[in-house]
Amino acid sequence: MPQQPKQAPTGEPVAPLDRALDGLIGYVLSRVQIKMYQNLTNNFSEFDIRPTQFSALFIIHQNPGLMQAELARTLAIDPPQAVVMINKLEQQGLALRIRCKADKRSYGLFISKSGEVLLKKLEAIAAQSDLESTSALSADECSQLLTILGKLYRN
Amino acid sequence: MPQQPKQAPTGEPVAPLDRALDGLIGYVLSRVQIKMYQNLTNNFSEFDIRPTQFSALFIIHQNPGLMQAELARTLAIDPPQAVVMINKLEQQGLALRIRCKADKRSYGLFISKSGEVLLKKLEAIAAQSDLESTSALSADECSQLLTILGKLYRN
DNA sequence: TATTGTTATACTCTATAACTATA
DNA sequence: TATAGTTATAGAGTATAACAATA
Repeated sequence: MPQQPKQAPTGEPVAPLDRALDGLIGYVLSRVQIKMYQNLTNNFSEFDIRPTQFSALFIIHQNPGLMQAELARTLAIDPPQAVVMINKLEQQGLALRIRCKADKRSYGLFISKSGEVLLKKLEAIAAQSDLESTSALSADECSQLLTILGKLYRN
Repeated sequence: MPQQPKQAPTGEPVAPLDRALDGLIGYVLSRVQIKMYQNLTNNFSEFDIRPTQFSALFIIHQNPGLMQAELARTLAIDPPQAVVMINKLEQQGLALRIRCKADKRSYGLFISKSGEVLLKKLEAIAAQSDLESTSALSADECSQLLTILGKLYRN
């Protein structure tokens, strides 16, 4: 007790201890997501940027003038989280809030010049990181995967 | 400013604001994972159990006597997190630690009788939740997805 | 009265260092 | 000295209620 051999001579596990969960798509998906997220985080490490902040910057760039509430909804985060994130992006000089003249309660979100410069770099890194993480797949499998994940998201 | 129409007459967004990120497998995967995780959490709501605790219970059941460090490695969590989780499973009477005679530093982890009873229910719920979340896919697409995710995990 | 953004707060999750008891 | 487990702690991430300004 432990009743089971834990290590093969090579130091590799004899069999994954969670093999019996391999039939659950949710479980397997989650395992892969953790790996890819960590890989991207590592690839971003020279910048003070996390994957969600990258997504936020990207979405602001694609949708100049959008409101905080829209950004929050798109990223599936709560409005208070959006406030904190945008504060940070603003402090870093990457994005800015501009008060909306028509509805003075709200702000339009915009990317700054230096935000655009950084975003270009981050986009290249993210694309590269995606390639790294999916190097075991053929081009065909990649597009199959994107199609299937698209269906799952639209549900 | 906002410079862009935000709502279609139905209340649905004109186009997803993150459409341009749809080519990044990591991003799309993460979106889907969030949905499936939330769905499973909701389906577990009548029990005081989270998806990770379910996985832990499942793995303990499949590998009776395994050590905490092995469980932590399998779940990709740090040893201190494993301690907290196992404490909770023990307090709930679902799992137990038994000191290893050969190496008195370590424990073997075991599932209890009532843990087994609960696990059976949770397995059924998890399988059902997986089906719900993947109802948009054909059987063929489900197996394609599992194959591809398997490759990504093994990398 | 409802909505946008904000603050405060709390709870979970994650990560690290330092400790204990064994080896 | 090294390892298994533990404690303490701090930092992210997440979620909720309550508030100010505006509609």
